[in-house]
Amino acid sequence: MTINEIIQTAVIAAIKELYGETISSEQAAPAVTRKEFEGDFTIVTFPFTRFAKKKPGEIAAELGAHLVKNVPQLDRFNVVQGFLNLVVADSFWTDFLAQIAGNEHFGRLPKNGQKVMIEFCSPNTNKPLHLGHVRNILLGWSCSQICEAAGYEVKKVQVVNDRGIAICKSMLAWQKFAEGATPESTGIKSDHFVGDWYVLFEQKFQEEYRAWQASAAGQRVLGEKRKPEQSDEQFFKDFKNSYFNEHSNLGGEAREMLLRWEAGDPDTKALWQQMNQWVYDGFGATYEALGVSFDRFYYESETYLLGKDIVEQGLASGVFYKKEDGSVWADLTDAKLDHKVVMRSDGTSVYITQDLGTAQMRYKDFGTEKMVYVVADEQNYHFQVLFEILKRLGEPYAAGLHHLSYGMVDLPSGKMKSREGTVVDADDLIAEVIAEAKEASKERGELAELSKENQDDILRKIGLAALKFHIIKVGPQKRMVFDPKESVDLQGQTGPHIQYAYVRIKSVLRKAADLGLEPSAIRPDRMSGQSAIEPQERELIAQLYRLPATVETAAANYDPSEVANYCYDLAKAFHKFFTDLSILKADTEVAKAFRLQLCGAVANALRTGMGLLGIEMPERM
RNA sequence: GGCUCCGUGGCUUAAUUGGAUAGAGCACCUGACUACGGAUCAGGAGGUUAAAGGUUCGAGUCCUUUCGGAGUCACCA
Repeated sequence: MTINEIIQTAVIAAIKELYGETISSEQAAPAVTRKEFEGDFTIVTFPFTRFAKKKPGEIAAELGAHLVKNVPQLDRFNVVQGFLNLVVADSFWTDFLAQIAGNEHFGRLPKNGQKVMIEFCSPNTNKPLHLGHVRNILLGWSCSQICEAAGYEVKKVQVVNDRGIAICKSMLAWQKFAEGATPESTGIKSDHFVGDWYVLFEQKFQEEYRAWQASAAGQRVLGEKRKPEQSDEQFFKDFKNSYFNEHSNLGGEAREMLLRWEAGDPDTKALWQQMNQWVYDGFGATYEALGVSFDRFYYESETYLLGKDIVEQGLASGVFYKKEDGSVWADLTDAKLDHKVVMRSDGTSVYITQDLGTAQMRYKDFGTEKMVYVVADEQNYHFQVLFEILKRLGEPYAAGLHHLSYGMVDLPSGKMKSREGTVVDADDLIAEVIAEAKEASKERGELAELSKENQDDILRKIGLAALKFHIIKVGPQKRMVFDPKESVDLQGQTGPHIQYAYVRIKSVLRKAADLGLEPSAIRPDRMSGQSAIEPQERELIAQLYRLPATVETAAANYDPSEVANYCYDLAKAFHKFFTDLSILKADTEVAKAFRLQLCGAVANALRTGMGLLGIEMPERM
């Protein structure tokens, strides 16, 4: 039982005994006492006035006396207004520290026997990854790490959008203009190479479109279709898709290519495979740079026909209905989700049909009780519909579905738009934060005597810590403004600030070892006698104590920012402790050993917590 | 227009899910090492939590309305 649970059950029992009322565990839950008051946990007694018929302060006093008498872990209490502040005995904290000291797995919960699948990243294969993908990947990755630490068996999967008109554009442009160039021959990273052809296609298409606008044919269409309130410019902007589909030569060629692909034309398939392979190689390098990996890739080219049997089932069971033209719909109006097409009148599937099929397929593959989709909030409606349909179909995993919806990333200059070239490229970004770390490190000169290899490894860890922490510390649902300048900050509420706490500990532990003070030689039984701990020490231990609960709630909420905030708070408490109290020159040998042990435990917790965010800790910096 | 989400000092954000005087960081100002790493710490200034009502012992959090921003409402993905 945790101390929280001990207090909670004691409060319930005490209220029952004192006032004869059975209260909910919610009402008995202790909160963390605010810093300005003495105490570790606080019980709010206002709700008890209803049945106790006494003033909150009196209840708090009675309850406090009762608890301190009956709960050995509690030392004393004080009452401020209706708030009962409980002080946990020092021995409880020192015992706890002795218990976790040296346990590198502290913070990781035992296996719970459940499986969760987390889908994230899911890129298109026609261009390189950008900042939006980075947020997605970091969220997905840290969620998977957190779930694993919370006891789940985790499957990390990705759906690759490897087919469709977009990749055909890259293919066509390469075929027409590349003259056999390859990533190898040009020295361009292979996913960027493919993206370049996509960009070229768009340029050529724009040229063609502009020429057409001035032509007789273009002017004729303008005359026929322009609405009175539209300017010529606005008309052509809105008409772009129709032009692509109905008039454009390049558009026609791209669509023909898609048809050939769907017909299984060998040459087209070969080219498609080549282009995609280039992209995968490039993505792979980016994933590696970010330190993430996947257990399974699903390819849209293999899943886009799925789901038709589900449609049949749904029709049979009355979840779907068929219109006269043959299209199939789900009526979700009673869930305020309107009507939704699940199959076109020509019998082909739409996006959501595929997702229905994919969900079923993945359940068959892994049998996971929970499935999490890390997808931007622009698809909120889509997932509401998807989950609602799966629920109505009676799928066994329907209750465990979750859309981890996150806000899009904006730049200080506004929205990222690939067409306008305002996207921040993932590879550039990674290189930039590492370069920035290098710059800062040069000024400090701490790493000078280390090997080049060692230095590079450290700088990589620092740069990525800055980037990752900057993104993950923000709650997922919040739309965020990404300022590249701030993302490379190394001071304040940042990844490197937390790494620095770890590095300081490592440095002290090295010095301690030189002095013959091996933390491993410190016996827990010797520590538990330690009493009268300093407030800074107490704060640190209490903070350590919260790690498992933090992991648990972060997993339950699928919210990595909770772990990020925890790490920051812990590092902050450590820095305070470190400047206020001397470790190696503590007054007594016991105090020295105690503080060393505390340092070791903090280092472990920091490494574990940051590890859950995909952030590595350097030994020096 | 319907539905959904967001709005917290100049900027970026937190608030243990309804609890105490809204907590941090950046930027600004002032201090702190012949001491274990100053990428640190302490202090100062900066707030009507977009606005107005309501619910109650208690509201940044829940309800209503208004304002502002975003997303979505395809036989696209």
